[in-house]
Formats: sequence, structure tokens, C-alpha cells
Amino acid sequence: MAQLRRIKGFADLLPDDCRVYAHMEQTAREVFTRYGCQEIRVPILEKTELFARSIGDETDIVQKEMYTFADRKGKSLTLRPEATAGVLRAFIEENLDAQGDDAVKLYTCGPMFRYERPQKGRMRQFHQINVEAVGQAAPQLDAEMILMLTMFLRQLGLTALTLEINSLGCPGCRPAYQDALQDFFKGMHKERLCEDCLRRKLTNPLRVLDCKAPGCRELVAGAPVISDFLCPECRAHNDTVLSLLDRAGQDYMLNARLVRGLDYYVRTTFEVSSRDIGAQTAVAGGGRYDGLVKSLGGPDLPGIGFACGMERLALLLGAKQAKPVDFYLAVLDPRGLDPALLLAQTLRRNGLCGETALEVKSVKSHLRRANKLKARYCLLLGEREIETGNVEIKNMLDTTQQTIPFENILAVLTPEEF
RNA sequence: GUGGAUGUAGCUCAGUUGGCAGAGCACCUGGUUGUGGCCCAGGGGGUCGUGGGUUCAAGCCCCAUCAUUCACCCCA
Repeated sequence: MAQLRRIKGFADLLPDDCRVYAHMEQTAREVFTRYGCQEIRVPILEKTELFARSIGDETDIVQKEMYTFADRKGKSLTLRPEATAGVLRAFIEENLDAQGDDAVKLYTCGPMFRYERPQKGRMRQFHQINVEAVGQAAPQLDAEMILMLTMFLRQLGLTALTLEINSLGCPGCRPAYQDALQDFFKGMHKERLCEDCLRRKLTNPLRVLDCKAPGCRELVAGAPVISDFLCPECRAHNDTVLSLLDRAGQDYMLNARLVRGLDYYVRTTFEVSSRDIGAQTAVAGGGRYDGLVKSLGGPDLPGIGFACGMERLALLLGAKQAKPVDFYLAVLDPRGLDPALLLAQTLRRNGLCGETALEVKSVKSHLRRANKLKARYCLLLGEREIETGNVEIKNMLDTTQQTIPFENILAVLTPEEF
């Protein structure tokens, strides 16, 4: 019989992995809370239309990467490929703007799904930590979100990262830039632009800027830059954001070719990347999406958000050690099994952390196990102890050892001691 | 969707011109009548991804297939 295996691009996160993921989530929670963010959890399954409308029909995500299927009544549903659409849907549906706040800041984390070929740092099911801030168009919010992201990453101990920033303009000024780009690419011969870009220059000329083909990069170097086309409002917005980052001591690089893959971004876009995790370098990315909430049927509110890829952060973080435990209870005589379990229960009721042996073994083998668990104390319960009503307590760190009456254990093993 | 690489013990991997299936780590036991880590000795574990083919003989050569992985693409 063939063994059942996990499906392609879906990973089991084992205990060693989960410690790292829990650490990321805990750090995010702690840092984001300082900024007034609150947690929200939304379904991972939504109507297909939600993603098609928000992410953009022309994007690769919608065209070929979504897990879409019909439910039992024929409704088209999709496993979320990103979090923003679902969070904003909830924001609208639950009237979260009715609180009278300047901006509603929400974070969430969980699995996302994209049907792509897996490779290093790219899974079909992957995990993101996501933040959305809705209700404010002020550039100060852009700066705050970027600073919050970098504080989070620094708190995780990650420093060898690059922050890149760009402005994509707004519906007012971007068309002029797109026209200029199209003009620029119009005369380009097939030998110079790659196949994809020949198509892109008509459908979404901004994407050509992001192409990694050597020929295209060469060409793009001479292409018009968005900053020359920004309207006065976008320019002022961008200047304020950059100035605030400067004054906050935040390093960054301007990247006029930074174009994000989702259609809804306007003005500020940003990306954090690493060279140390393979070909997929982006660890976090986001931008402003004024207009998106309205286009999803909500009030006309501006917003900005970002996502962090947890798999990619995990590649940078490395393994996290298992925590030591307080005790391990070794049983050397069958009559000790019941008392051991009850004793362990008492210790745990008092806040201690540890395990009890479930079968009788040699002292040596018990101590080896205690050592492996990194137990601070190994309690021994054998024939001698049972007959005298004592327990032998061995301190695993300094190897000292004492015999004490069963009922006095808590006097020795107090939580304060740890 | 396209291209490359790799599938041998729980893990990481050796395996020569085709000739009895190996190491390190991990695990278990012992070295101490009831004392861990270090050290020493011993031990358990493998349909060599799967199915065909060539051969006296295949882990090794050929074909197919599945899986994994890296990259393109795209993105977190």
C-alpha cells in the first residue's frame, strides 16, 4: 500500500519549526501592540470574486495562482492568496470604521495559498503576518507603518536586510507616466525586450520595470522614472514619508523600479529583502491602497498595509532551542508509577513544568532522559524511597542530591527557585 | 507552465572498472547491585523511491514513472 504523503508545496511544521513561528507571532504581537494595532482573524476561504476584484484580474495571482473550486452548491470559492482582501472585507462588513478612530490598525497572521512551483522560500501554503491600517491618508501613517515593520524585524534580531521604497503615484498622475513608459518601450525591438515584457509593455508597462531579464534591465535603466511624473500632492506625500524616515534614523534605498504585484497599490510602496535566503528575496512588502476599500463596496477610506513572509523570516532566524524543564520524575519500582504521576500533578499544579516516567527503567536510562529533556531536577522514586516515604532529588546542574520526605517536596521545588 | 539536480538506515551522506549493504550522528544496552553529560564497548535497524529491461550477477548500465529540490516565472 502506498504511503500517504503530504501534498506538494504543503509543509508540516514540526515542533522545532513551531517554536520559531510562535516566536515570530509573539514578537509581532508585542511590537504591533505598541502602535495600537489590534488582532483580527478572518476566514481563509472567501468568495472568489473578492480576490478577483481587489488583487486585480490581470495579475498573475488571480490568473494562474489561486486555489479556486466550487463548493457543493456550485459557489466559486478561493483559498486566500493574501490577507488584505479578507481583512478589508471584514472591516467593511463589520463596520469597524464606526469607532471614530483616526485609523483602524489591524494585524493578523495565518496561512495563505498560491498554486506555484515550490522552491526555496516559496510554498503553496505559506504563512504571513499582515497589518492593515485603514482610515488615514496622512503620510505620517505611511512612515509609522514602515517604522513599525522595521522595528519588528529588528526586534527579531534581523539586521542584514534592505528596505526599498518607491512611490507609484495616484490615479491622477500615474497614467501620464504609463503613457511615457509605453512611448519609451514602443520602439524597442524584440531582441532587446524579453517575451513577457513585449506583452507587459501593453498590458501593464510598470511591470517591465521589475523584470529581471538582463536585456530588460539594461533598457529599463534608461526608462523614464516615476518621480519625474508625480503630481504635486503625491510628491509632497512622498517627501514627507522620506523625511520622517530620515529623521527617525531609518535607512532605506529609493528604488524607482519597485513595482508590487498587486494592482491596488498607490503612492507609497515598500519592500524588505534579504540576499541570504535564495532567489526569493522579499521578506516583507506592502504599500498604500487608497481606493481599495471603496472598490470593495465600503466607504471611501484610504489605507495602507504590509505582509511579512514567515517562511522567509524563518530561513533567517534559524532554529530555536527547546526550553529546559523543571523536573523529570524517574520511577525505579513498579509501585512508584502511581505516586509518581500524582506527585507530578501536584508539582504542575504549583506551576512547575516537567514529565514523569511512564515505565520502570534503570537509573542510568532515566537520568539520560532527564538530561535530554534538560530537566533541572531529576526526582527518583525507587524501592528505598517508597518504603521510607521519601523522594530522592538530584540537581542536574551541580549534581548534588538529597533525600527528602514525600510531602516536603514543594518546599524544595518552589516555582520561585526557577 | 519551462529547465537542471537528487532519491541508499530515523537524519546527513559514502558506495571504485557491475561482484556479499557502509560511515558519522541519533537511538538502545553495558562498562557502576540505584546515578546523566565526556569516554569506551556492544546492539537494533535498509523492499537501495517504484516498475520494467540488459547481464551469470545491478545500489551502480538502459527505459519509464513517482517524489523531492533548486532555478526561471511570480511574489511574502
